Amino acid sequence: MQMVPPDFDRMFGALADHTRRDILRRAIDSEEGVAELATHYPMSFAAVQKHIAVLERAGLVTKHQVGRRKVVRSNVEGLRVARRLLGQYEELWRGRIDRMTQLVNEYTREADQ
Amino acid sequence: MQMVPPDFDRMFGALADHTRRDILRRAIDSEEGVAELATHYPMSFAAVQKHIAVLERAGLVTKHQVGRRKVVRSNVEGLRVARRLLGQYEELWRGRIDRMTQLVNEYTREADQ
DNA sequence: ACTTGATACAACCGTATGGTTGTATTTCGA
DNA sequence: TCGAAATACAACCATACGGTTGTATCAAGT
Repeated sequence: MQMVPPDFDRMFGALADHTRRDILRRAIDSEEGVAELATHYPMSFAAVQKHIAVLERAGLVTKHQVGRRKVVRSNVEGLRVARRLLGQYEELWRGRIDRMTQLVNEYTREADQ
Repeated sequence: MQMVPPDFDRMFGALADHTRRDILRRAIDSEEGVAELATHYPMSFAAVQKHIAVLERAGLVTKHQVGRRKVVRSNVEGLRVARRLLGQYEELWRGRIDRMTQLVNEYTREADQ
Protein backbone atom coordinates (compact mmCIF):
# COMPACT_ATOMS: atom_id res chain seq x y z
CA MET A 1 0.00 0.00 0.00
CA GLN A 2 1.62 3.18 -1.26
CA MET A 3 1.39 6.11 1.16
CA VAL A 4 1.18 9.28 -0.89
CA PRO A 5 1.74 12.64 0.83
CA PRO A 6 -1.59 14.31 1.58
CA ASP A 7 -2.72 16.79 -1.04
CA PHE A 8 -4.50 19.40 1.02
CA ASP A 9 -5.61 21.36 -2.02
CA ARG A 10 -7.53 18.34 -3.26
CA MET A 11 -8.75 17.36 0.22
CA PHE A 12 -10.23 20.70 1.16
CA GLY A 13 -11.34 21.24 -2.41
CA ALA A 14 -13.28 17.98 -2.24
CA LEU A 15 -14.84 19.03 1.07
CA ALA A 16 -15.86 22.41 -0.32
CA ASP A 17 -19.04 21.09 -1.92
CA HIS A 18 -22.26 20.25 -0.12
CA THR A 19 -23.13 17.30 -2.35
CA ARG A 20 -19.68 15.76 -1.89
CA ARG A 21 -19.81 16.19 1.89
CA ASP A 22 -23.16 14.42 1.86
CA ILE A 23 -21.81 11.60 -0.28
CA LEU A 24 -18.91 11.30 2.17
CA ARG A 25 -21.33 11.20 5.11
CA ARG A 26 -23.35 8.45 3.44
CA ALA A 27 -20.18 6.52 2.61
CA ILE A 28 -19.24 6.74 6.29
CA ASP A 29 -22.30 5.07 7.70
CA SER A 30 -23.49 2.76 4.98
CA GLU A 31 -22.17 0.96 1.92
CA GLU A 32 -23.85 2.04 -1.27
CA GLY A 33 -22.89 1.63 -4.89
CA VAL A 34 -22.53 4.59 -7.23
CA ALA A 35 -26.05 4.15 -8.63
CA GLU A 36 -27.64 3.96 -5.17
CA LEU A 37 -25.80 7.08 -4.07
CA ALA A 38 -26.90 8.86 -7.23
CA THR A 39 -30.59 8.39 -6.40
CA HIS A 40 -30.26 10.77 -3.44
CA TYR A 41 -29.32 13.83 -5.46
CA PRO A 42 -31.16 15.98 -7.98
CA MET A 43 -28.58 15.54 -10.71
CA SER A 44 -27.50 13.03 -13.31
CA PHE A 45 -25.79 9.75 -12.56
CA ALA A 46 -22.67 10.99 -14.35
CA ALA A 47 -22.50 14.12 -12.18
CA VAL A 48 -22.54 12.03 -8.99
CA GLN A 49 -19.95 9.76 -10.55
CA LYS A 50 -17.69 12.77 -11.03
CA HIS A 51 -18.20 13.92 -7.44
CA ILE A 52 -17.18 10.48 -6.23
CA ALA A 53 -14.10 10.62 -8.45
CA VAL A 54 -13.14 13.94 -6.83
CA LEU A 55 -13.52 12.43 -3.36
CA GLU A 56 -11.46 9.45 -4.50
CA ARG A 57 -8.59 11.57 -5.86
CA ALA A 58 -8.64 13.49 -2.58
CA GLY A 59 -8.11 10.24 -0.68
CA LEU A 60 -11.40 10.56 1.19
CA VAL A 61 -13.15 7.50 -0.26
CA THR A 62 -12.23 4.31 -2.09
CA LYS A 63 -14.25 2.11 -4.45
CA HIS A 64 -14.46 -1.66 -4.17
CA GLN A 65 -15.96 -4.10 -6.60
CA VAL A 66 -18.79 -5.99 -4.96
CA GLY A 67 -20.81 -8.19 -7.23
CA ARG A 68 -21.73 -6.26 -10.33
CA ARG A 69 -21.35 -2.85 -8.73
CA LYS A 70 -18.72 -0.77 -6.97
CA VAL A 71 -19.28 0.13 -3.36
CA VAL A 72 -18.00 3.45 -2.06
CA ARG A 73 -16.24 3.31 1.29
CA SER A 74 -15.00 6.29 3.29
CA ASN A 75 -11.33 6.55 4.19
CA VAL A 76 -11.23 7.93 7.72
CA GLU A 77 -7.48 8.34 7.62
CA GLY A 78 -7.97 11.07 5.01
CA LEU A 79 -10.37 12.89 7.28
CA ARG A 80 -7.94 12.60 10.17
CA VAL A 81 -5.12 14.08 8.12
CA ALA A 82 -7.25 17.09 7.23
CA ARG A 83 -8.47 17.58 10.77
CA ARG A 84 -4.93 17.31 12.09
CA LEU A 85 -3.82 20.20 9.89
CA LEU A 86 -6.56 22.42 11.30
CA GLY A 87 -5.52 21.28 14.76
CA GLN A 88 -1.96 22.36 14.02
CA TYR A 89 -3.16 25.81 13.06
CA GLU A 90 -5.06 26.08 16.33
CA GLU A 91 -1.96 24.87 18.14
CA LEU A 92 0.01 27.62 16.40
CA TRP A 93 -2.53 30.07 17.74
CA ARG A 94 -2.19 28.75 21.27
CA GLY A 95 1.58 29.09 20.98
CA ARG A 96 1.22 32.70 20.02
CA ILE A 97 -1.12 33.42 22.92
CA ASP A 98 1.36 31.76 25.27
CA ARG A 99 4.20 33.90 23.97
CA MET A 100 2.13 37.03 24.43
CA THR A 101 1.08 36.03 27.94
CA GLN A 102 4.68 35.36 28.88
CA LEU A 103 5.72 38.75 27.54
CA VAL A 104 3.05 40.44 29.63
CA ASN A 105 4.12 38.49 32.71
CA GLU A 106 7.77 39.42 32.33
CA TYR A 107 6.77 43.00 31.83
CA THR A 108 4.60 43.22 34.93
CA ARG A 109 7.24 41.45 37.06
CA GLU A 110 9.76 44.04 35.90
CA ALA A 111 7.34 46.77 36.87
CA ASP A 112 6.94 45.15 40.31
CA GLN A 113 10.60 45.40 41.16
CA MET B 1 -21.66 40.93 16.83
CA GLN B 2 -23.79 39.00 14.33
CA MET B 3 -23.22 35.23 14.39
CA VAL B 4 -23.73 33.95 10.85
CA PRO B 5 -24.16 30.20 10.30
CA PRO B 6 -20.91 28.67 9.07
CA ASP B 7 -20.64 28.35 5.30
CA PHE B 8 -18.64 25.17 4.87
CA ASP B 9 -18.45 25.52 1.12
CA ARG B 10 -16.63 28.83 1.53
CA MET B 11 -14.56 27.61 4.48
CA PHE B 12 -13.17 24.50 2.85
CA GLY B 13 -12.96 26.30 -0.46
CA ALA B 14 -10.77 28.95 1.17
CA LEU B 15 -8.58 26.25 2.71
CA ALA B 16 -8.19 24.48 -0.64
CA ASP B 17 -5.39 26.77 -1.81
CA HIS B 18 -1.78 26.61 -0.68
CA THR B 19 -1.23 30.37 -0.81
CA ARG B 20 -4.34 31.01 1.28
CA ARG B 21 -3.36 28.42 3.88
CA ASP B 22 0.03 30.12 4.13
CA ILE B 23 -1.57 33.55 4.51
CA LEU B 24 -3.76 32.09 7.25
CA ARG B 25 -0.71 30.60 8.97
CA ARG B 26 1.05 33.95 8.89
CA ALA B 27 -2.06 35.72 10.15
CA ILE B 28 -2.11 33.27 13.04
CA ASP B 29 1.33 34.01 14.41
CA SER B 30 2.02 37.59 13.45
CA GLU B 31 0.13 40.72 12.48
CA GLU B 32 0.91 41.92 9.01
CA GLY B 33 -0.83 44.34 6.71
CA VAL B 34 -1.97 43.36 3.24
CA ALA B 35 1.12 44.85 1.60
CA GLU B 36 3.51 43.06 3.97
CA LEU B 37 1.75 39.76 3.37
CA ALA B 38 1.93 40.33 -0.37
CA THR B 39 5.74 40.51 -0.31
CA HIS B 40 5.93 36.82 0.61
CA TYR B 41 4.32 35.52 -2.56
CA PRO B 42 5.34 35.46 -6.22
CA MET B 43 2.22 37.22 -7.42
CA SER B 44 0.74 40.68 -7.65
CA PHE B 45 -0.51 42.70 -4.71
CA ALA B 46 -4.05 42.51 -6.10
CA ALA B 47 -3.92 38.72 -6.26
CA VAL B 48 -2.95 38.48 -2.59
CA GLN B 49 -5.65 41.00 -1.81
CA LYS B 50 -8.19 38.70 -3.46
CA HIS B 51 -6.93 35.68 -1.52
CA ILE B 52 -7.36 37.62 1.71
CA ALA B 53 -10.89 38.59 0.66
CA VAL B 54 -11.69 34.89 0.13
CA LEU B 55 -10.39 34.04 3.61
CA GLU B 56 -12.41 36.93 5.00
CA ARG B 57 -15.68 35.83 3.36
CA ALA B 58 -15.01 32.34 4.70
CA GLY B 59 -14.79 33.75 8.23
CA LEU B 60 -11.20 32.64 8.70
CA VAL B 61 -9.62 36.09 9.01
CA THR B 62 -10.69 39.66 9.75
CA LYS B 63 -9.15 42.97 8.79
CA HIS B 64 -8.56 45.83 11.21
CA GLN B 65 -7.52 49.36 10.44
CA VAL B 66 -4.24 50.13 12.20
CA GLY B 67 -2.68 53.44 11.31
CA ARG B 68 -2.71 53.82 7.58
CA ARG B 69 -2.91 50.12 6.82
CA LYS B 70 -5.17 47.17 7.54
CA VAL B 71 -3.84 44.34 9.63
CA VAL B 72 -5.03 40.80 8.93
CA ARG B 73 -5.94 38.75 11.98
CA SER B 74 -6.88 35.09 12.04
CA ASN B 75 -10.24 34.06 13.41
CA VAL B 76 -9.60 30.84 15.31
CA GLU B 77 -13.28 30.24 15.87
CA GLY B 78 -13.64 29.71 12.12
CA LEU B 79 -10.91 27.07 12.21
CA ARG B 80 -12.59 25.38 15.14
CA VAL B 81 -15.92 25.21 13.35
CA ALA B 82 -14.29 23.54 10.34
CA ARG B 83 -12.32 21.11 12.48
CA ARG B 84 -15.40 20.23 14.48
CA LEU B 85 -17.25 19.17 11.34
CA LEU B 86 -14.43 16.80 10.43
CA GLY B 87 -14.53 15.54 14.00
CA GLN B 88 -18.24 14.83 13.63
CA TYR B 89 -17.58 12.77 10.52
CA GLU B 90 -15.00 10.76 12.41
CA GLU B 91 -17.47 10.36 15.26
CA LEU B 92 -20.01 9.06 12.75
CA TRP B 93 -17.44 6.51 11.70
CA ARG B 94 -16.82 5.42 15.28
CA GLY B 95 -20.56 5.05 15.76
CA ARG B 96 -20.76 2.77 12.77
CA ILE B 97 -17.86 0.64 13.98
CA ASP B 98 -19.56 0.35 17.36
CA ARG B 99 -22.80 -0.80 15.77
CA MET B 100 -20.94 -3.39 13.74
CA THR B 101 -19.02 -4.62 16.78
CA GLN B 102 -22.23 -4.94 18.75
CA LEU B 103 -23.84 -6.90 15.92
CA VAL B 104 -20.90 -9.29 15.88
CA ASN B 105 -21.06 -9.68 19.66
CA GLU B 106 -24.77 -10.47 19.65
CA TYR B 107 -24.20 -12.95 16.89
CA THR B 108 -21.39 -14.84 18.63
CA ARG B 109 -23.33 -14.89 21.93
CA GLU B 110 -26.24 -16.43 20.09
CA ALA B 111 -23.91 -19.02 18.62
CA ASP B 112 -22.57 -19.73 22.11
CA GLN B 113 -25.93 -20.74 23.50
C1' DA C 1 -3.61 71.46 0.79
C1' DC C 2 -0.68 67.98 -1.58
C1' DT C 3 1.89 64.05 -2.09
C1' DT C 4 2.56 59.49 -1.01
C1' DG C 5 1.69 54.92 0.99
C1' DA C 6 -1.77 51.39 1.56
C1' DT C 7 -5.81 49.52 0.18
C1' DA C 8 -9.84 48.70 -2.86
C1' DC C 9 -12.04 47.53 -6.99
C1' DA C 10 -13.24 46.84 -12.00
C1' DA C 11 -12.22 44.74 -16.37
C1' DC C 12 -10.17 41.31 -18.61
C1' DC C 13 -8.03 36.51 -19.77
C1' DG C 14 -7.14 31.50 -19.58
C1' DT C 15 -8.23 27.43 -17.23
C1' DA C 16 -10.81 24.62 -13.86
C1' DT C 17 -15.24 23.13 -12.21
C1' DG C 18 -19.99 21.36 -12.11
C1' DG C 19 -23.33 20.18 -14.79
C1' DT C 20 -25.35 17.94 -19.15
C1' DT C 21 -25.97 14.00 -22.92
C1' DG C 22 -24.26 10.24 -25.48
C1' DT C 23 -21.46 6.22 -26.12
C1' DA C 24 -18.39 2.41 -24.53
C1' DT C 25 -17.17 -1.30 -21.29
C1' DT C 26 -17.86 -4.76 -17.87
C1' DT C 27 -20.34 -8.27 -15.34
C1' DC C 28 -24.22 -10.78 -13.74
C1' DG C 29 -28.43 -13.70 -14.73
C1' DA C 30 -31.36 -16.21 -17.79
C1' DT D 1 -24.21 -16.24 -25.32
C1' DC D 2 -27.19 -12.43 -25.00
C1' DG D 3 -29.62 -8.73 -22.68
C1' DA D 4 -29.64 -5.65 -19.20
C1' DA D 5 -27.59 -3.42 -15.04
C1' DA D 6 -23.81 -0.81 -13.26
C1' DT D 7 -20.08 1.80 -14.21
C1' DA D 8 -16.83 4.55 -17.04
C1' DC D 9 -15.59 8.09 -20.04
C1' DA D 10 -15.62 11.75 -23.72
C1' DA D 11 -17.47 15.99 -25.54
C1' DC D 12 -19.65 19.91 -24.68
C1' DC D 13 -21.52 24.24 -22.16
C1' DA D 14 -21.90 27.92 -18.66
C1' DT D 15 -19.96 29.84 -14.82
C1' DA D 16 -16.41 30.29 -11.14
C1' DC D 17 -11.59 30.92 -10.08
C1' DG D 18 -6.82 32.63 -10.00
C1' DG D 19 -4.18 35.56 -12.06
C1' DT D 20 -3.11 40.13 -14.54
C1' DT D 21 -3.16 45.55 -15.21
C1' DG D 22 -5.20 49.89 -14.49
C1' DT D 23 -7.73 53.26 -11.89
C1' DA D 24 -9.96 55.09 -7.63
C1' DT D 25 -10.23 55.89 -2.71
C1' DC D 26 -8.49 57.07 1.67
C1' DA D 27 -5.59 58.23 5.57
C1' DA D 28 -0.73 60.33 7.13
C1' DG D 29 2.95 63.23 7.15
C1' DT D 30 5.03 67.58 5.66
